[in-house]
Amino acid sequence: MTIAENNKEFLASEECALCPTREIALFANLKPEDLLQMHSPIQYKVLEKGETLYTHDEKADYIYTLHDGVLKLEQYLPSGEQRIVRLLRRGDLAGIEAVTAANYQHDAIALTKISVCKIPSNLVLDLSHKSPELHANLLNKWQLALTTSDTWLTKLSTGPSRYRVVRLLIWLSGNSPDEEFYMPGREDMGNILSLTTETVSRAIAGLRRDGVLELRGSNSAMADISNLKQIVKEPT
Amino acid sequence: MTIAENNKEFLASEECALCPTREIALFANLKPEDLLQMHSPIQYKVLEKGETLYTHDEKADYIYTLHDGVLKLEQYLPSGEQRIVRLLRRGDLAGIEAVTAANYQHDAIALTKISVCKIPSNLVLDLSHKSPELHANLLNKWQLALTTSDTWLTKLSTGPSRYRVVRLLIWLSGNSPDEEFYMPGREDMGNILSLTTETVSRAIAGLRRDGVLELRGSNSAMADISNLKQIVKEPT
DNA sequence: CGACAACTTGACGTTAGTCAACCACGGTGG
DNA sequence: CCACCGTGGTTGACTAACGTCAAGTTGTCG
Repeated sequence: MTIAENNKEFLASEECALCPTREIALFANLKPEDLLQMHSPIQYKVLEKGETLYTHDEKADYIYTLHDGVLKLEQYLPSGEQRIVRLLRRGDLAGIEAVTAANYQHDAIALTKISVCKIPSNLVLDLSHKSPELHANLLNKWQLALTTSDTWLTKLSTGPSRYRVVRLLIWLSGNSPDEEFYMPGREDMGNILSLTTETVSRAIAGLRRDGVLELRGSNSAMADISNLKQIVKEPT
Repeated sequence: MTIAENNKEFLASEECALCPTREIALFANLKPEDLLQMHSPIQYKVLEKGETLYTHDEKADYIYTLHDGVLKLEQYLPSGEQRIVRLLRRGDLAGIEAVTAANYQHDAIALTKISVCKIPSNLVLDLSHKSPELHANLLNKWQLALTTSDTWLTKLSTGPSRYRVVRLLIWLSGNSPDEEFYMPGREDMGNILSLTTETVSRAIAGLRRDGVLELRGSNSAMADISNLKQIVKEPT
């Protein structure tokens, strides 16, 4: 039985050494002896599409590493408007704020079926003092989140609708050309780009007409990435 | 002679203990013995309005704590568009990415006369291992930056122009009612809100007509904050 | 006092939002 | 198995908002 076969299972921390995602996630480069120091339970969880990982009013006691799938982080305004501030995928950290803040800052909702490791935040805090590697990893992850956030501001919230949609598609494709990639629903895309579903839909229709985008199954697409990049004048 | 009277001066690290900004900045809560460990030079600098603190292509060797004034962090797109991704003020950290990344992520330009402390990034990295307090401070600052970034996404890049301008004004006023506050030029405001200078200008004209905003000297204004908050339906 | 830059205002064009109808698909139940 | 319904997506006609271009106006600094 592999880890992924069982839905909700507790892991002894030692098994982290076997984790396939470890290399790209929080515990990369950790010395084996540091891994063994972790006696707190780390829980492996699978969430179905649409399920909620945590909400902003919740006490922030856990950090999650994302093994598979796509997770959205949403924020609400007092006026009721909502906005997706980030999308997370394999190797990303959800709820890092648990290390320093009392509550989460967002609602985290699965866009696809996802699998995560649920790590007690005080465990991370402890280890970050003892292990320079984890300390560095943590800072790196934090910086990555900030860079992503800045990029979203400049690339996804600026310019005409067509450009925004194209930039989002480039990001979603993960820069790998001629591969199918996950494409969120129109409403979610709108909440990322601050556009309406109709406008997003029209932009996508236009790209299909121009032959640079092809829809596959539901929430899946293929694109000619280098063409997309030319549209927004990015180096190919 | 106080620190601020001289334009560009090297400080022995011991003087950090006397720094008035220390409480709110990076070195808050540091033990005196930790402060004394710092033998690397910390440079105190004053920049005039319009001067550049660092640019994105520069090697990131220093972190800056902002003592006074307002600093903008700008990012450029390949297409040439530019966007202000954050404004920093008293107590904020500029160039934190120097701890983990090789280069800066933004151009940092003074919007007003500013004063900063220029701290070698490897000093911060070293100390963050030795001092749990600094370690915590660093994580806190990082989280603050991320929260700010998220807020800018949801509050300043969403909704009609009037709302965006109002939300920016609320932020600029620092929530202190009936006090004069710094207001950037229209073009900069536009680059924060992703609006044109004309649209910003019109929005401001409208607010003045409605009697909720009053211009003072150049780049300075006063507003009825609680009225502003009602406009965007925020709790007063 | 003059010159320049920043800001404002107006008229107009373009883009995205709105409202509404329609279509396509998947699941449910008869 | 197929009709039905619901959801998400698309399309069209119209409207409102913002951008653009251009001409003033104000303000500031030498």
